[in-house]
Amino acid sequence: MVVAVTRAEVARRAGVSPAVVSYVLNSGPRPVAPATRARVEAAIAELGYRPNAMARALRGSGTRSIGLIVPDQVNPFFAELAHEVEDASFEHGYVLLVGSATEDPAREVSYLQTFLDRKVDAILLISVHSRPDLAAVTAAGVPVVVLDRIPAIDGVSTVTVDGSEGARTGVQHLIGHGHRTVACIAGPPRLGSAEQRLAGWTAAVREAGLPHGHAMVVQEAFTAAGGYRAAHALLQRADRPSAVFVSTDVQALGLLSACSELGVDVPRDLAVVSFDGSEAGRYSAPALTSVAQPVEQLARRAVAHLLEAVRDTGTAPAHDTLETRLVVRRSCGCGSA
Amino acid sequence: MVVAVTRAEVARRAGVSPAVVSYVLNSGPRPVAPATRARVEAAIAELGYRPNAMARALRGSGTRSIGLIVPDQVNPFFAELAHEVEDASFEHGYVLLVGSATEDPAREVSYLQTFLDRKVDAILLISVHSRPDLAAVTAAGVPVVVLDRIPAIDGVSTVTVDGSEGARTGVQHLIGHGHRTVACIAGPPRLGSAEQRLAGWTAAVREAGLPHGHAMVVQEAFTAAGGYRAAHALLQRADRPSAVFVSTDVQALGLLSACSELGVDVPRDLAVVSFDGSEAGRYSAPALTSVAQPVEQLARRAVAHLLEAVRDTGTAPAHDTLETRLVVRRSCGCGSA
DNA sequence: ATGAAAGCGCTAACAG
DNA sequence: CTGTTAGCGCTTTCAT
Repeated sequence: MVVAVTRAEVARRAGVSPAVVSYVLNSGPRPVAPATRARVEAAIAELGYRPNAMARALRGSGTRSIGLIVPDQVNPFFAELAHEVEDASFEHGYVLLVGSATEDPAREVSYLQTFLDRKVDAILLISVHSRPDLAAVTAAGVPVVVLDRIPAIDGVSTVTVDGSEGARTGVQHLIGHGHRTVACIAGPPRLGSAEQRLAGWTAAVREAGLPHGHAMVVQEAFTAAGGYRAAHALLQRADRPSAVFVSTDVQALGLLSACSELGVDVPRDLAVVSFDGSEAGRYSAPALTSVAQPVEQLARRAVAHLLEAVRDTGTAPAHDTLETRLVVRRSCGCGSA
Repeated sequence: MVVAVTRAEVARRAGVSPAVVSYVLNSGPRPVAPATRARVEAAIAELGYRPNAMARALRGSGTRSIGLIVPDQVNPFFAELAHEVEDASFEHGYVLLVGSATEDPAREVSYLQTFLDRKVDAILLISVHSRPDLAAVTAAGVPVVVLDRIPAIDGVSTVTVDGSEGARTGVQHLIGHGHRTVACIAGPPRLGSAEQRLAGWTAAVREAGLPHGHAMVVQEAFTAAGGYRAAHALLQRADRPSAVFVSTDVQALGLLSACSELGVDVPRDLAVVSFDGSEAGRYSAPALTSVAQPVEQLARRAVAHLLEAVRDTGTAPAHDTLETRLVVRRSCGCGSA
């Protein structure tokens, strides 16, 4: 049967008016006599009636959907984050429209617009831009939360981690192992999260009186391939560092791969601490010591802010900064000394 | 401005009727005089008008959305597949509603229903079930393509890979290296893709006259943790195999991790061939030799079938079976002999 | 406690 | 070539 059952048919079958079916479905806004309610429920069950979400949305009750934009689906950290967002949304009865910007600003804008056109109730953005253009979104009155990459933007809520402090802690851990040359594999320029982590590295090495010039940092994309290339650049040097801080787990995976090929033993020949704390780093060889972001909390906070803003249109933008936690595994040299 | 511009306002501003605005927007069904068209377009631009997708959908022109259900967002193979699906959809102007079933059949059903309620134009299902319940979907007349996990189901289109043949090739490669005991890390029982790959392993070892009893196979979840556990089970044995075929890359990652901890050198002490050919296996240490699925093609075919079925409601279900390709890297022992 | 009816924004059939 | 109008399925006032 390709033609859907409508509320009118349910009403006819139950011998009531269409309005009553609505009252039953939404438990309001008007009360319904128990006997009537039972008849309606029976009719709904018999007919297999399902309310049309489009019609509901058009009438103005919201779509119960959230638009999520990620820069890169395949990066394990974003995959985990997206998964947690999905989980939190599902629990609240929201469905996710997902767009991958593939690190392309124009595609991000395109998704933003599509989501608006489709009347999502809220938008969760992990932006590719350092300063995303949210004019259209805020003009439409749609709540946004910018997640992970940008510390604080006026007018919209943000949920981030203190990447600078986290990176600093990670680098200090390496220094605590006695390393005197701690290089840094950084991310692309003008990316909030990348800059923060680089700043954390800089602070730590500077405080320790260690070299922190340009020669010690390699900027590369937040991908395994990027980490792989960076590793080659770093390991080919005459003054090869004894330790390296890597800005993302996925880059560290690429670095590990390069080390394995080059016969560089991690952690013996090169100690590694990375950033993200994704599951992928748990099963690498060796397992990554990593500055873990609280992925689940990040997601839950973001979704919570979003839904709160959906309810209370007047909510002031919130700026959450969550704590990272150093997860010590093998790549830093702990437990293998 | 929180109140959206409607087509009526555009019409008023352009001094035409609402219908004409529609004709301009949709380039039909009636022609519009160039001068009028220009006025309408100007009004649209000035007002920043965007058609309401909900209203459009309610009127019956489709939602231009596809529902995608994946078993596990975080598995790199599904992440890549989802990404390719997203890419193909984006190109066609479709947006993706994504649900992760988290390997839970009930959740899969729930998403199926939600997507139907939300009037997606088509559904792309990578099922957790061996025989998913698609009655509601086909009853609603919504095109479905079942991807990856199930070889062929009546009434709905499927796009798969020949997992059995692929696995067989992978195992034969291991045997070609001279291994006489090739174990198998299999997937959960009753899962189409898992069974296929197990069958391929069985065929190859049997043909070679090698042991293929229960003792040679360990069934585990399609996760890194599953592979890790399986590795422990396998490596603790007195008659440790010299090679292993692993049913998914993500399990192989777990196995590699266990090997690294246990001091088992891959490929010297244990040769490994896995299945999927995901990017993750390219950057593992050592890089995985893997039976690669044509991820992009899989996704594009699936989306193509879907959109074709959206256009032509009468399309007969298609059953595509694509070829795998053995990608030789380091874990099998090639190039390190 | 229930029914009738307006209207969300849009498309398309029907008139001009 | 363009204007008028009837719904799509639903929620919600306003009556009863």
